[in-house]
Amino acid sequence: MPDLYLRLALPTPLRRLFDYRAPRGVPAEHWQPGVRVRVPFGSRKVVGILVETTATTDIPAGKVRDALELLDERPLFEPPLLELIRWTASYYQHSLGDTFSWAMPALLRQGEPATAQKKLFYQAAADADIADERIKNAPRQRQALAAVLQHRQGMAHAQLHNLGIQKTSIDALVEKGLLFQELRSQKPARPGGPLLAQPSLVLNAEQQLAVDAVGKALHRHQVFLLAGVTGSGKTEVYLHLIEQVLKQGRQVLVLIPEINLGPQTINRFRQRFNVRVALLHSEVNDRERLNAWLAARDGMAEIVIGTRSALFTPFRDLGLIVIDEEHDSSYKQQDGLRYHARDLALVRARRLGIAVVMGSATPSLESLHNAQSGRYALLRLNRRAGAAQAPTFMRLDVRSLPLDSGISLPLQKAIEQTLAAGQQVLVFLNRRGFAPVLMCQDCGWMGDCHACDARLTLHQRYNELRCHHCGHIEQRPHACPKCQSLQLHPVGAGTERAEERLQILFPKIPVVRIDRDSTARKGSLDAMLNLVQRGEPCILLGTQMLAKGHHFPAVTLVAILNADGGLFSADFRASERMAQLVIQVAGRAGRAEQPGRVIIQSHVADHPLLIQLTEEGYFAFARQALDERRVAQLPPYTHMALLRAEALNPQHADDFLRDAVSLAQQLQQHYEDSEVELLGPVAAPMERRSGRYRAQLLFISAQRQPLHRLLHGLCFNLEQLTSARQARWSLDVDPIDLY
DNA sequence: AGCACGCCGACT
DNA sequence: GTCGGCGTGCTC
Repeated sequence: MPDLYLRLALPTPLRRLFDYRAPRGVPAEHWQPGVRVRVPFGSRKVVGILVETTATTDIPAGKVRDALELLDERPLFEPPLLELIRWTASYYQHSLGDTFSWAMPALLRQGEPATAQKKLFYQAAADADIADERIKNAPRQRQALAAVLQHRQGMAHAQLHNLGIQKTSIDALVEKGLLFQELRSQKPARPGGPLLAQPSLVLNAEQQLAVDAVGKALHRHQVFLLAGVTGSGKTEVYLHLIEQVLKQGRQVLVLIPEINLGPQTINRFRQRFNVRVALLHSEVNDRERLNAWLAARDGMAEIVIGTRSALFTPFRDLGLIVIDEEHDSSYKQQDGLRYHARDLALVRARRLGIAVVMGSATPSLESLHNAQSGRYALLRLNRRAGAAQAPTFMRLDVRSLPLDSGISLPLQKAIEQTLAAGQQVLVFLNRRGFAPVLMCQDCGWMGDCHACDARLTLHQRYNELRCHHCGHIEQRPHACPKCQSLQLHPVGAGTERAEERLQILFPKIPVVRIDRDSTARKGSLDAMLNLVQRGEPCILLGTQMLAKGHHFPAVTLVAILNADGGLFSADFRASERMAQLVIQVAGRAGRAEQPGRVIIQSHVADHPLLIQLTEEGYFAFARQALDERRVAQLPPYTHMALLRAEALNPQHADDFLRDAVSLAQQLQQHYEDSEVELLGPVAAPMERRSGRYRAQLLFISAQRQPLHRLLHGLCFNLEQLTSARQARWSLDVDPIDLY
């Protein structure tokens, strides 16, 4: 028999494949690309994915090792998904093996069989008799046996447990030969009944137009950007389209953002259809995740709803991808494989020849640009459901107004009036803690983090100073560490301080604070939201968490305490994020008959972008912002990649990036069209973080292709660099945060 | 990334 | 005398 080598992608950051000798005894045709193989790697054993088999290898015979075992009877990754993952690795310049790891449930990564979870079932023996002498005096065992006798096809352990039957009774019956136990794999059965469990809602003209447009394109690749104002019924459009796809017997993938889009949305999908819905989000445990993955692959789940990583779920017959809140930044992974699930979903859909519907009230400038250029079909939903009206905006210039805990007097009055009218108020402040800095009034000392270039945030409730960047916590000093003065005062305001102030101003009104600190306990968010849902006057105060997904029908006043961060940031995307946040927060209010009001406090209330946003709306803002991007040659008109490096010694990070620059320049000379611009190396905006010095090098190119070519050559060489060993580095293709 | 190997400081 | 700090080098 000739030698057979297995070329494997292994879970390592190294950007190459590894050759192993195929063990004897496995027929050659079992080595299909996409199967998992367990191999020795250095001193440990790892699970790799077979990329190809070869008859020869360049690796010296002494170094080639034997693979240990084949883990799958059939490929875990079928060719279309395999190709998507290869494309992903290549596009993001990431190790193929590591890319597979990100694309696969943890249990499969560890070598677990790719079979549905097995459950313990009990079946009565053929001659089992309830009157058996041996259980005459064992009532619990008689009860257990009686229960199992009623189920000819057997009973799951969990079912018996639910009847209050203990494991010991069951074991005793098994011991006596009256019951047999058996491991059965669970196959979720398709629920009976008609496809629709609930009637669809009647669509308005705009919604119908959208459904018709997408419906016509379901069998070819086309991207639809569903730009619908808050409350315009985007979800109902998704549901109608999903119904069409399900009727054709095909599956649907619904991507949702990371946090809190939670129960409301998901339940609407579950309640509407009599189909199996698999969930894949951060709170799903490893076993359930594997079950959902397998169910989708085997066509045992008709709908998969999940966050970014659900993009890599295998499907038997995927017919449509829905991307909700398309602009949400949680679709972009910020560590390891820095992929964008939205962008990859489009690649996947294009290869499958299926439609994509992505919806948002505040589409990303990238997507709007693609809609303008005709690559995406734009569908607008401008009408709100029912009697709801668009909120009115007011910019409140606070330059000359004293702020108490971030709240100006006119705002205080507006809150008072709203509460007096029996309505609710939502106060948005994107800053946790009591105050962003503690300062000595005598010597000017400020509490800094020892490991980061950042101020420590005062958390009054715990009497602590905390760093929001590295997690460092220290006791609040009672005297200034520098001059011993007792004049230490908090400067600025976070949610904790605003809460305290609002509670003093309105002692009889509940103030509900919602941020990462107040919702740390599981379920506490739901409890707080229930209070708000009752509709009695209250003040809802919080950070980003408030802006996503939830609806507060009784809120008629939204106050944004500080919108200025988005207007003067070094990050060119800051204004886009600010605009999206303002519109999303505003969208929480005014669902009912009373129109909502939005008050935005700002020190630059006459900023053109802020005026445009509040007076002409998000799309006018976006047009203006896109114009600025075009003039400045920024994305989406150009393409970027960011090479980050960090090290304990700032010199090491810088050395590495300098080597990268000269490597890039060398590579550019080989190409006639050296169109990629290099910016840097420069220190990261926050140079020190968690004790490490960070620097970065930015690549900008008008065309994707030369950028990709340069990065490809660069990564290959960077890995061999000696300076790469002293710095931790990563490459971010299409970065959304430039720090 | 892991992990082993290897060479120098404060502990049972 | 050893446990363990992290520099260096390798993974088919």
